[in-house]
Amino acid sequence: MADPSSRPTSPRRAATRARLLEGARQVIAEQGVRGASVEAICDAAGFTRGAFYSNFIDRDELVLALIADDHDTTLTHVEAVLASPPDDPEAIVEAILERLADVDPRQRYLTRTELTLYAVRSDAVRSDFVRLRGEFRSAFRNAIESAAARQGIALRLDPATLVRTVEALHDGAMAQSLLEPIDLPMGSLQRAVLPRLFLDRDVD
Amino acid sequence: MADPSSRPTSPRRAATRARLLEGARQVIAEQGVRGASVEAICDAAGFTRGAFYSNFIDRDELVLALIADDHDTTLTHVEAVLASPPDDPEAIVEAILERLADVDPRQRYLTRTELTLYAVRSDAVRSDFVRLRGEFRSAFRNAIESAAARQGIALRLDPATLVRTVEALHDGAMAQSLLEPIDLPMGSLQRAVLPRLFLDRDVD
DNA sequence: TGTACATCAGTGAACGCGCGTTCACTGATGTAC
DNA sequence: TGTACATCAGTGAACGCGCGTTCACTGATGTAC
Repeated sequence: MADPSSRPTSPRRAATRARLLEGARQVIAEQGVRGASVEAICDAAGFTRGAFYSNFIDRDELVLALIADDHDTTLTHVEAVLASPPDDPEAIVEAILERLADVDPRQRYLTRTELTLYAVRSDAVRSDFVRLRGEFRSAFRNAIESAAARQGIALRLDPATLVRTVEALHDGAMAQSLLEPIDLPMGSLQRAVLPRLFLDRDVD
Repeated sequence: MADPSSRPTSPRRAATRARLLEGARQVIAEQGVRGASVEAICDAAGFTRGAFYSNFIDRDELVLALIADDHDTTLTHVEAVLASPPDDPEAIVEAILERLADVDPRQRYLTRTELTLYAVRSDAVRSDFVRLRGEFRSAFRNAIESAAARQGIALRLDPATLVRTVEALHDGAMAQSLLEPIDLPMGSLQRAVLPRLFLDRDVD
């Protein structure tokens, strides 16, 4: 009855939570955080609403769990790339972006953006959200920095700024590609611009 | 009773619509499109709900009106800058970004992003949304192109790509600055990166 | 390995609130003479 | 410029649905012997 997240987790419960989170991802992508009713999330996950309240206090707690879960997945992807990193810093960026966009770019963009808005609006959520994003950027930055050092390459921007720029450009470009998939195919803006950020002279 | 938007517009009605739109901007910024109840919008605007239904069919129609209204405002700002444009293409970009971020960057970012998500999700809205954004980018691009020609400057990126990049970078950077106002003060990422996109060699 | 019991996890009916939508109404604005 | 009437614009009460939340329950899972 009390805080469901403090209850011990059996494998069965873990599976239920995972299915509810996946249902929430789908519904939030299409309806937004505020438009995602508990009922719709449970329908998508194949449970009744009681199951929801057996696993989460309310929708806010589920959203926090979603943020943490997405971050874990993201870090896993980054680490998979870094396990056998390309030599070139630019190639590392491309490999990571490609890997992250792998599954369902549209759903990923929509939920990511919804969660970002949620964090911008809520002081309580923002600090956690920012901390997790910081971890991601650190991993990313270290990879670029050491690759640059190994290759003896001088970067046009300091690594921290470079990572922030890649992130900002990628997010903005995704939005444009989803709005205009013909005029701006997914990933094309990133491919056109990123080389200019890395190299000291023009390419091609 | 029929379509309220087809009724003739008296000055009084126009004022009421404008107040409802402004109320909607505030509420949507904090609650999202789906979380913005008609009741909350009317409260913010100082009307009862009946006034809403006297002016709009439903919330979707208000959101469409909001998109059109924001676009008009944006174009007005752009034209104000272009009336006496700075010589340098880069200075034009800075002037426009500065002017757009003028009023309330946080609310502007939140409503803009909400409307973008709304357009990504809805085929019907997307085409209108894309067309208006295209008009904005055209005005922007022409200004940069002619300034570059006047000054005899060769741009690192073709003007269309440059404008898209500025837009993407600005949107992404705004999100980061709203999440981490101390670590990344508003506008600092744009100022660090934009010169690299314009010039053929490193600055400073 | 089977039986009896305890606990757990999800079900689904029930309750009630918030809010979208309607509509008869009233005060405000416009018009004719 | 005033009066009488018509239309317009917004009010606020009423209705009903969707959905958040609770809770007594049942079948599933675990445990002791």
